[in-house]
Amino acid sequence: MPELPEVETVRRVVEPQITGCTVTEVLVLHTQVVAHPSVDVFCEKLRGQRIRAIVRRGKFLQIVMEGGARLVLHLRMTGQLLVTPEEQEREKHTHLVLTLEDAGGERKHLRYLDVRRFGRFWFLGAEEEEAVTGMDRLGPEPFSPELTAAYLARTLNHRRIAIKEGLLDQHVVAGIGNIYADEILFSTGIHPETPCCRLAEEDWEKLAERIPALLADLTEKNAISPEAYFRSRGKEYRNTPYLKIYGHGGEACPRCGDELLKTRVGGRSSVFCPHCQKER
DNA sequence: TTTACTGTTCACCA
DNA sequence: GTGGTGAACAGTAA
Repeated sequence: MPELPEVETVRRVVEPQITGCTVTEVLVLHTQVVAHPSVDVFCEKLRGQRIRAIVRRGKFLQIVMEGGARLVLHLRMTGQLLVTPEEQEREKHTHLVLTLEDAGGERKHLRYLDVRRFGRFWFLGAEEEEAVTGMDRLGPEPFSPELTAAYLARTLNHRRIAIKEGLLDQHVVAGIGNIYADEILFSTGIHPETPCCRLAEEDWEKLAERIPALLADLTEKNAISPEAYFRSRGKEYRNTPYLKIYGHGGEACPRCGDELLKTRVGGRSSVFCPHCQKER
């Protein structure tokens, strides 16, 4: 489900509902979603922690506790976070349930649902290295001042891989996935298969400008009320009507009217406009 | 019955 | 070391 805009949307919806709550019980229904440490230690360390905030880094979410410990999670393809009443019947594909208690003693659940079970959780103590999660190797955030044309050029222009693969590489920029890579390349008029080493300075400049602009814009367009998020069970919050390219293969290009083509780049489905995004 | 799928990692080969 | 391909993870939906 989620790329940066969706993960950020989940963060914005869930954070105010769980901040200040204390974890009183931890239920792991499918042990495979707990990556670190062992399931027993995971549950034991999580119990009693008080939630201070949720912070996003790339596509990772970090539930930060008072005292600095962190519950890190990655939703991968189909993970969902849902805050529910304690007594609500458990949804299908629920793999982890945290019982939370707020300052007034009210209880609720923070549930993790994941149809395909690719998502993962890590519990990190305050002093524990985040290397175990892989977060330490992420490239800069799209909104970071580090993400400049010079950085992109320096990182990619000696490589022969397709620019789309470069954008999908989380060690280059954190947070771009298959859908937004296509949107970014359409927005900048760059063919997804262009080798990085053939891009010109102005391409890197366009990318450095469009990556944050597009991700910020589409994050805002994902905005959803907590009620609507809850009603859709944490699912339907991607505003697909705003996607210009993804899912529109075979349709007319919104810019020039030519037919949008669907191909595969680096094993991923890709849509582009052969007229607006010329091969080089 | 077959195929594709928003993510990531790893094995294998040229 | 670089790059390309495919598989693995697992379930659903078209």
